[in-house]
Amino acid sequence: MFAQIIVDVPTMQTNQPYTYTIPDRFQAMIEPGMRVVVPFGKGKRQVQGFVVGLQDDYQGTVALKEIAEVVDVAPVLNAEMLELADWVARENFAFKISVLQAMLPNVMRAKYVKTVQLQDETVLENDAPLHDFFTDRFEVPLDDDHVSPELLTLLHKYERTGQVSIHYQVGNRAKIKLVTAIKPLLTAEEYDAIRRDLRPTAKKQARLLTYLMSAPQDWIAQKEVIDTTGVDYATLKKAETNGWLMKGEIEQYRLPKLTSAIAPTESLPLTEQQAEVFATLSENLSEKTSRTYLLEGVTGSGKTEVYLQAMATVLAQGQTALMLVPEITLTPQMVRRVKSRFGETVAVLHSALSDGERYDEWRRIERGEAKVVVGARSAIFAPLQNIGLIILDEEHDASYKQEENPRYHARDVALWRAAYHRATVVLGSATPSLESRAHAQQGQYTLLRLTQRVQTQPLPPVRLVDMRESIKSGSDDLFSDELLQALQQRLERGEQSVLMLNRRGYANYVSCRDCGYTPTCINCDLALTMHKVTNSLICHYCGYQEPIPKTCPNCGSDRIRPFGAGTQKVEAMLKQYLPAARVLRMDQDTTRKKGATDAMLEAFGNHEADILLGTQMIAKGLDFPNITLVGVLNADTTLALPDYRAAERTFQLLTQVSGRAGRADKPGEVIVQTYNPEHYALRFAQTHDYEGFYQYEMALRKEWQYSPYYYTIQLKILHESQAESARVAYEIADWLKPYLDIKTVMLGPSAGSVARLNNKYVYRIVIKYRQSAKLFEALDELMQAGQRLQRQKVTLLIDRDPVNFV
DNA sequence: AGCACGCCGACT
DNA sequence: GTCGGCGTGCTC
Repeated sequence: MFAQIIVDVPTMQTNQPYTYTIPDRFQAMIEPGMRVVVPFGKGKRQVQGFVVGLQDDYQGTVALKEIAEVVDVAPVLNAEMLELADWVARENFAFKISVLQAMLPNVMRAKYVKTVQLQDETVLENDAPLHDFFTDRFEVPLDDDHVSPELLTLLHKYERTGQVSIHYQVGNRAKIKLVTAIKPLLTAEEYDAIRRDLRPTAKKQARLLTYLMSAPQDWIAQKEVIDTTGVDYATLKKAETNGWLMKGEIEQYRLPKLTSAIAPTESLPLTEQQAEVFATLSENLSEKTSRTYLLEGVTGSGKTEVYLQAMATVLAQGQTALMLVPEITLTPQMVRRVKSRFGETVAVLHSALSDGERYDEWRRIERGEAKVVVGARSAIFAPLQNIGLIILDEEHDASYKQEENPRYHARDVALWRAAYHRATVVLGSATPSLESRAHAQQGQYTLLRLTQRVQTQPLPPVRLVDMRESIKSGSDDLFSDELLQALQQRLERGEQSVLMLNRRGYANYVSCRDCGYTPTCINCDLALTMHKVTNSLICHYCGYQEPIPKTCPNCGSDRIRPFGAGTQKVEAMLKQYLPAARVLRMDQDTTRKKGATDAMLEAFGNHEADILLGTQMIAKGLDFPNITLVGVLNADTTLALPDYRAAERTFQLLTQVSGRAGRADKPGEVIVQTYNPEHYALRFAQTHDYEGFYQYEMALRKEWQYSPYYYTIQLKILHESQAESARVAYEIADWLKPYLDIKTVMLGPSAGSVARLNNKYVYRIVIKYRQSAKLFEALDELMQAGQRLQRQKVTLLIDRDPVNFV
């Protein structure tokens, strides 16, 4: 037998299965979807690979090598996943191996260790550097980055003469956590009899025997026995020697912990609209046909309850459900809500989990122990079987697109998997992406609407405050009088407020008031962002840091001052204006620690603060009855982003954050500070008019030939030298031109809006197209050529339907 | 990626 | 004539 194997070498030329012979000892057990270790290339190099197929004969002429090791006892990827991996790789110009790895938890990725072994000690006498390298050891780990090139050549030279040897090891980091466990061996009656015969002083043994009488005849973690009975280790040891029980090891899942216990909840009564939507979904769920619904529901309309009940329907049918939410929304509150409904059968996958926790949750799903999965983007690859329902909440959210290879979009993967399982897809949002809304228009998706909020509160009125006027009349550039008055009023009434600082695209940098100089990153052409806590300037792209200068490095003036504001500055100002207000600041700095977000939101829910101040992270999911005011400090900074979706983003953000106000019995109000009060994105957000925005924006997209009328592909060309980057970009553009049809538009090459990132100059080409066949062929060919480019230290990135143009 | 091969200029 | 730099091609 022979195996087709995708090897762990992410290059274009190795992006194909290689055939290996299967040694007899593996014949019976090997299956597609298993990980193996195979020799690859010259020397003793070994790499991890995935078996993607088996065959009985081999027609080719190459001398085949043998599989060295089989890593798994059972496949880690099933037929669905292998097929899906092929599709994702093809659609996104990614390597198959990268996709296969993206489907699995981090710990299942191979780790390679290179070691050098000394074969002949005499070489140490001739070469001092070699002597220093080995000191008194015979085997030394070799890390190419930490060894000088000279020493490396030396090692290779002696390898050829056989005096040293280089070994490759493929490590498996996926560790199952084992704990000591006991298993009762006798019947309840027998335990009872023994207990009666005990000396009266043997209290601990008696307690253990009582416990064992009612314990299940199965493995129980030793720690659990000790915790519940209070017996000690010695008693258990004695029990083992007495033959009352046996000891062994069982696997223990590393379950992510929540801060407090979860009380089970029942389905809530549905409103008329919710019930209608649910009925439509139920019909399709019982039919088990693949169909996509776009659920357009205003904030507070109870989308989540509809999701939960649809999930319950699917579970009752013996199927499984997958729910994706943006990472930022995957708060403990959210998790709690799902777990309280479905209990133990829920698995959670998100970035805050440790590698071990993530691996264990993955295996609970894989074994069929978890039937409901809630997770962020990569959870779309959860190994659920028999999927009945896939939900994408906040389907417009940009975080569903992975910004590194493989650059897949979770929405596309969801549709693929749903087709495979004949499952229902629900895309939910208050502000659907234009792409999805247009699909609904054309009938590819079925549009469902929730126009009313669950509580009878209408959507809050939104006031736009023109900051240009406000500044003229003497207020500062952070707080208008209107906003301060509104905050003051809430404070007096004992109500709560939420303040959002739209940090994205916002400039909190330092600049010289005399010459205008602004410190920028030495690696990237980005203005450095001020961080007051560390008293430094930080590049948000590459992490470069430097102290805040006291005088201008350009003209020497001491009038070098901060521009704009971060949450810290706003907090300080707020204390000044409203000394009585208790402010809770939520941003990256204060929520970094595990559980911090949870704790802060709980505190705010308990009214331990009057004002919640934060960045975008407060725009979503927050649901507190006492919030009656939402303030947006700088609504329109996202408008300035060099991205055709800038207006869409702004509209979505404002609509989301406005939805936080007045969710219970008290009416809410929203105040938005802006320098562009007449901009249509703000106007439509003001009237909560998604449909209006959709029509208006669609007309613009049509005129400018952008998505959803045209698809886009972005090519990025990166090189250390600007000239080289530009040269290659133009070369690629010229090469591509003959392949483009009349309806395909090529923009650029142009220098990226941030010309230099991480010391590399970026050029980009944007292609807008309607027909993809010829273009994709050309791009595939370009990928093949990408190999040569890489040797010239040119990086070529192909991003299909990019969500970000920075 | 990692390795070998082959071509070229510079040296023992 | 040989060493080692780099460009190119291949890995079952």
